[in-house]
Amino acid sequence: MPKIVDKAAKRQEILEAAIAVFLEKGYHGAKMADIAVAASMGKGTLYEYFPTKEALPKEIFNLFFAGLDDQLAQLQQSKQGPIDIIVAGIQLSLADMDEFAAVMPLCFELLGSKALNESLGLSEYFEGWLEQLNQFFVATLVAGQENGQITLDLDAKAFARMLVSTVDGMGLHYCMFQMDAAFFQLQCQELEVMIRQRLQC
Amino acid sequence: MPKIVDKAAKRQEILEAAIAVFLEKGYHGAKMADIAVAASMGKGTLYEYFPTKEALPKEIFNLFFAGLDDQLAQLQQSKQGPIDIIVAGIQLSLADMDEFAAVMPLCFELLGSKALNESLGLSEYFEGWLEQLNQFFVATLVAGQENGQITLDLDAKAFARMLVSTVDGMGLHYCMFQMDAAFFQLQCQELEVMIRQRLQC
Amino acid sequence: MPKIVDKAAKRQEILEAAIAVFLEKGYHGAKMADIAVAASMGKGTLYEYFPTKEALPKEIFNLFFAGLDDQLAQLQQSKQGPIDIIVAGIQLSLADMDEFAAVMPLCFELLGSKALNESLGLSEYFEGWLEQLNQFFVATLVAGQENGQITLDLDAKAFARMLVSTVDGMGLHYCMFQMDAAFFQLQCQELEVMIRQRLQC
Amino acid sequence: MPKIVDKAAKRQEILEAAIAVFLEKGYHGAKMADIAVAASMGKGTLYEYFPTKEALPKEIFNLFFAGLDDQLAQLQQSKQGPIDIIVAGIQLSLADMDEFAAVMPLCFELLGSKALNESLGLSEYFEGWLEQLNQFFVATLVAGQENGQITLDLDAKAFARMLVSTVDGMGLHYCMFQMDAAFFQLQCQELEVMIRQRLQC
DNA sequence: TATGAATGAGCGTTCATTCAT
DNA sequence: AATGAATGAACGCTCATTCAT
Repeated sequence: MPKIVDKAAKRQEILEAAIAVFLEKGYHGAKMADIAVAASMGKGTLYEYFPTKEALPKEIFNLFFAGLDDQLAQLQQSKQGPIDIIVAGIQLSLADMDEFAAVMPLCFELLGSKALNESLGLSEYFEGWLEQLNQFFVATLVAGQENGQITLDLDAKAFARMLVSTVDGMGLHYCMFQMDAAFFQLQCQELEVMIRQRLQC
Repeated sequence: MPKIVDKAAKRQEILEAAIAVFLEKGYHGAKMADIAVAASMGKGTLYEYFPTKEALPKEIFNLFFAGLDDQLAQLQQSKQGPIDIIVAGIQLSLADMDEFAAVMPLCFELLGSKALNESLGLSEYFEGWLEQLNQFFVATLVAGQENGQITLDLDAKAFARMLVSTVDGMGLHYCMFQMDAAFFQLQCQELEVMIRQRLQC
Repeated sequence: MPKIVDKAAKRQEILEAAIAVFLEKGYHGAKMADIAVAASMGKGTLYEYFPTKEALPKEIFNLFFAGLDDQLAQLQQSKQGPIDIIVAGIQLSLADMDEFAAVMPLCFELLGSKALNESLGLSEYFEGWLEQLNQFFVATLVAGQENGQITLDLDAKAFARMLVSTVDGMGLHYCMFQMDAAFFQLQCQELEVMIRQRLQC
Repeated sequence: MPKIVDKAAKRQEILEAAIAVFLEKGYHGAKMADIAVAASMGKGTLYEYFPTKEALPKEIFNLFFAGLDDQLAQLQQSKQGPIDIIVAGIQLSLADMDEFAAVMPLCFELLGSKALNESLGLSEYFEGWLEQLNQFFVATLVAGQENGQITLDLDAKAFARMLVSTVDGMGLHYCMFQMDAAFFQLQCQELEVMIRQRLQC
């Protein structure tokens, strides 16, 4: 009988090694040999689990970006008022930024790399992800306006999309410029206060 | 009698060709040969003007990111109230986004590419650029608070840095996801309204 | 109590699988993994029966090219006249071409592949095989000439060798170019008629 | 101004180097690096002239197999009798066999290598080439039968196709088994005599 | 005995850079 | 000054073979 292996665990090991190497050297700077060394296995073994180098980042992103929609859906079901829900959604999006920091440069590099962006469908992938957040904001804003808890004096769609960009921009700066965590918290609070003030009737 | 050549003009031609090719194919997807073709000259000629491929993006960024500080400085001198100045600074930053769209993916790709990021000092470069905007916001906020035109109920440093991220995030989403320009304007207005409401006493 | 295994049968299975895969993909295009799948066994098992990939074709050829000498020897013993014997030898050589079609491309590929040709001694192998046919023709021709049943007006050695090339050429074209079987039969008849006419006194 | 180079000559040099290396090591055994060394140039230079390794054999075959049709066409125009024309066609086909010896193993290897055969369209290529010879034989035979110079007692199409296989088989054996040239000539003569005898009325 | 996960030498190809002209 | 032919280090990927189970 052949060696018994937990394939899923090995995939995970490889992905973790790949994350580390991509973070260390960037996608283009990372050689498959580097990843193999980092994962303590032979180059060939990588190809038993992933067909190409390109297959790695897509799976890595799935590790990080999956699950948000569930959490947002739960939030939407909650009994809180719409403003609290919005704020909670923002906090949720910004909460795990330290984890995201490990893949943010990779997102950047691949989004910017036309060929990879297209062959991986990254723009669509991230657009879809951001669209979830956008829908969450839109739905919550509209609901809030309808039951009189959020001011009617704003364009829900434009405001929501602006929030998405804002949240993303903040997370991104935090990750890419190695911002101090406490200072980042302060910024988040400022954002929250501003938003609360704007949304209330 | 040596051929008289306008070196500066030729550099410019090369940079414009490089911008176009980088936009079209990304940095890693662009070959020096592509740039030479786009610039209607021989590959060797490129190297008369730029020592390496890496030298191109840094100069390209200078074309785009220079000049903001002057404009911000002028704004700060203006007679408007601090809130209007802040808002004007934001508008200024977001105004020329269509131009920036030509280099935004390049910024992304190189920021994410560890090796290039470091060898070009890109993080520091952009941090410096964002810091200008940050200083502008901080200074204007503090001045506004000091003369009572801006609420004291905010942390100027944190709020300023949050604004920087926000503005960057919005510009970035506009460029990277090919957002409709009119819709982007709506978002900018929502942002402006929110900020004005927050800053006033 | 060790598992009882019919080693010979398993070898046979592997060889049949290998024949099918080599025919389908060629020697260089066939992976050991393909053969293992075709033989419904693990890759490792192949190596219990054959030490290397190279070992397979040699054994395959033995399956196909053994036995001709016996049949030719029987023919030579027959009471027919020499011309009939020659013609019968040709028919014999061309009779089982449909079977040979399964390995003809493999012969080609390996004969042409210098390294494999040499390490397997293929040229010598096939030369030996053709030499059997050649000897058969020479012996029969000479015998026929000696007892006056075949014209003296030919060089037995050269004629025999020419026949060998001819028969091989015809078989080869039949196999390699997927010639219509009925049309091939017509050609064989034309060959037979021509040879009979030439050999008779 | 750049180095001035006779591109066609360089292509030729590469092809000659490739022919030599393919002959020496076979197609699969030949590395591009070997060819580069044989051609006294860098590996990269090969790719300035040929896009892939696969592109080499196809061009090599064109060097050898082009031109036959012209010669056959000329023959057909000649004032000789049809039997002489047939015989001359055969001689023509077998005349330059020493040259062909340099590429015959390559033909074999690639014809047998399913993947390459298909991607290069080799079967069709050689079938086309053999079909030219076939057409030449058919046309000459039919013409000869029509004007009474060739026996009606044969099926022109089958006989012609048989001749093609025969000629190919002989050439092939000569090349692949390093047959003595003088002995080969004897065989050709035997073939010629046999054919003349068969064709005459 | 049978297996298939693991391996890594090896190869085709790319492309930034050089330099003879 | 301008060119593009030449280069070769570098890298993604393959697959015959091994060996722990």
